[in-house]
Amino acid sequence: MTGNINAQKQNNMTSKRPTIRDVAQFAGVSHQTVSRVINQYERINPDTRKKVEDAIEALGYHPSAIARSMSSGGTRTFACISPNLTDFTFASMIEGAEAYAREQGYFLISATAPDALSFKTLVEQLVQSRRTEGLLVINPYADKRYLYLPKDVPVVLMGARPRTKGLASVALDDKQGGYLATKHLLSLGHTQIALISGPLEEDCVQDRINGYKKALHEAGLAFDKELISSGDWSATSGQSCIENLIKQGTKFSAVFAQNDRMATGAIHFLQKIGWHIPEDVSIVGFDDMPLSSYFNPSITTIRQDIPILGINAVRLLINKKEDPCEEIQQLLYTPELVIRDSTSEYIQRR
Amino acid sequence: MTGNINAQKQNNMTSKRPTIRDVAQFAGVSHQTVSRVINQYERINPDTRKKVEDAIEALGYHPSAIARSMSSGGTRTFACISPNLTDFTFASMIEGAEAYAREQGYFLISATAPDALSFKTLVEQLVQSRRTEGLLVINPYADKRYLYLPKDVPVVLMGARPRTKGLASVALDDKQGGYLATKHLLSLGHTQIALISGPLEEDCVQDRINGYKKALHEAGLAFDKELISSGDWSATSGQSCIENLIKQGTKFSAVFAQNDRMATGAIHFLQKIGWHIPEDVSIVGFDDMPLSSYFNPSITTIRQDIPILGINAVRLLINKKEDPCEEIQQLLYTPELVIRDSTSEYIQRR
DNA sequence: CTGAAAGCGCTAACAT
DNA sequence: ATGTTAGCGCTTTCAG
Repeated sequence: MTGNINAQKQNNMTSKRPTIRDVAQFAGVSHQTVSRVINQYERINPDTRKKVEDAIEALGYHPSAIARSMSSGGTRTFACISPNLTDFTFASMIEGAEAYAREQGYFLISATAPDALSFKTLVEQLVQSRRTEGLLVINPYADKRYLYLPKDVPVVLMGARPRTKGLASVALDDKQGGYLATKHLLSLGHTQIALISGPLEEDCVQDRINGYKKALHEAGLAFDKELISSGDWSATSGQSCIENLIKQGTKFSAVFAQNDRMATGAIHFLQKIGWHIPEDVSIVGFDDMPLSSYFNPSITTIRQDIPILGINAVRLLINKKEDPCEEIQQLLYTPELVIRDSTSEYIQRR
Repeated sequence: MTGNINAQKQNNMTSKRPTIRDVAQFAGVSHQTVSRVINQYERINPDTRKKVEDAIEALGYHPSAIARSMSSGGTRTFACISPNLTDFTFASMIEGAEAYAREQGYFLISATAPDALSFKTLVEQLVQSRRTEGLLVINPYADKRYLYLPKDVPVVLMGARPRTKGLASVALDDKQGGYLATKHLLSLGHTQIALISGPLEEDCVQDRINGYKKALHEAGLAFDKELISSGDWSATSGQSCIENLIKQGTKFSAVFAQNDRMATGAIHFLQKIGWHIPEDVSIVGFDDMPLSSYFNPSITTIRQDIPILGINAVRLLINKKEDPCEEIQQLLYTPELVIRDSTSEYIQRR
């Protein structure tokens, strides 16, 4: 490596990094005094402090996080386990969480576990080795992975409400979201509203379905199982869902897709077979992913402020760490409807 | 917390976690022998090993990663710094990197630095505290942040080629990508090809422009600065770019957008003003983001296997850590063209 | 093949 | 306000 490298400050002969003792010796004080200085201890003689600070500067000293962890116990590290990092919703939550964690002096290890078994292994590695002081978990109810949540470290569930009272969480009010989406379609005069859901075993899916049912109920409409088809959140699955509904002869003038990707797939399929959106079918999505407004037509959807979830998850984690006895909080955030071009008034026609 | 909790294995009175010494005492050996067992040391008496393993099992012992780091030096942790976590390309690289790192026994701290100053701070926190044994960096040339790359820890640049010989990197062959995209449009008969670029200060942008120029040159066409407009990778900026080109009266029958999001924005704008894609304008994107095939029209683009970049970045990092003297590698991956519906033959008309 | 001693770099708990 | 003494839980080094 060439170029102008900053002059390395090292007054030692050795190439090793200076320790607290080197600093102490250089400053002519005890290593404990140095420790006090770097830990912002109040009652220190200004002169002493100055000497120590100069020594730190002169030697280019930086405390070792490892050694600190070793003697004080805390690693100042949290971990986040999610099924993947590419899902926009997950990425946004993690981004929010990481930024806030660092602001509070914590680093975030992010790791992915696609299934229950890898989740179990991961938790063990993370927790048993005492690398982390807290765990953020996304989607533990997708399968059996919630069984492997650790008991000896604070855990906050992120992006979904928990099934038990005992687990802290930060989530979106999915029922309300489903309700808003459905209500919007009802208000446009649609009465046959197909539902493209995520995997039925996920709680947020059930919540969104419950919101859908609630809106139907309020409108005096019966719930019809025929109108539901379940995908896996992917655009491809949205495509197959709508295809299946049509093949089985289900009639509908509107679709509520439980995320924007599936909405996208559904729109794609319908356009391919010559239907027009929203003239022939109105479609509402969920999430308001960044590109939703750029589709043709742009997608009416349910918006949530996702990074906020991550930020507050970390806030809960820190609370829980600092005061383990504190009451367990389960936060719920209310989403809003964003109306775009994929929905319009119902017109009797096909 | 209720429910059936696994019986905790603890034969000690204390509630503290067992240490290597507790295991040693329980097994009737020295703590050193226990250390050897957990470190897969070969020459150990099978009986002794059995006794130790039983003790570990009985006590529910797990080694402390902190203590190990403390005495051996290594933290088995890498860190990745990227501008954000939500960009699909970044997320994919990180996902690949994290998975491979963990496979190799390393955890990955991922952190974001939106600008040079926060990058500097972050690197200092990460490196000077000796939390990490290696650094993966995305996009260090977006601004001055490359100046703050650490010198005392292995670094691998991810997703862009470096400006100097001295930096290991794993990147896509952007020039080749730009070449393929342009060549495709040329082969369809287009000769006026607008270019919506990313920020000009990013190297991959220049490389893609160079590929564009190369293809034009091969076709005997002159390069026209008027045809270029620069955005910031966002769909919104793609929209403004195309709007500006049209407003300034630039004629074009095709567009090469340097990423799919900007292509999306461009398509959106053109459709809004009544143009048809690809009849009036052909458009090629870059990246093949997951939804590119679901747009209307689906987007012709340049595809790259992104997780591979992350995986190999970690591979280089481990190589470099294990043998610091090894020759510095700069890997380049060749992308491919994916033809969809946003491009078609040139027809003389407007 | 196994054990004893030393120390990684820091903080905590006393002393002064 | 500062110094001294002990570890934190492990690996390394050197003896046996």
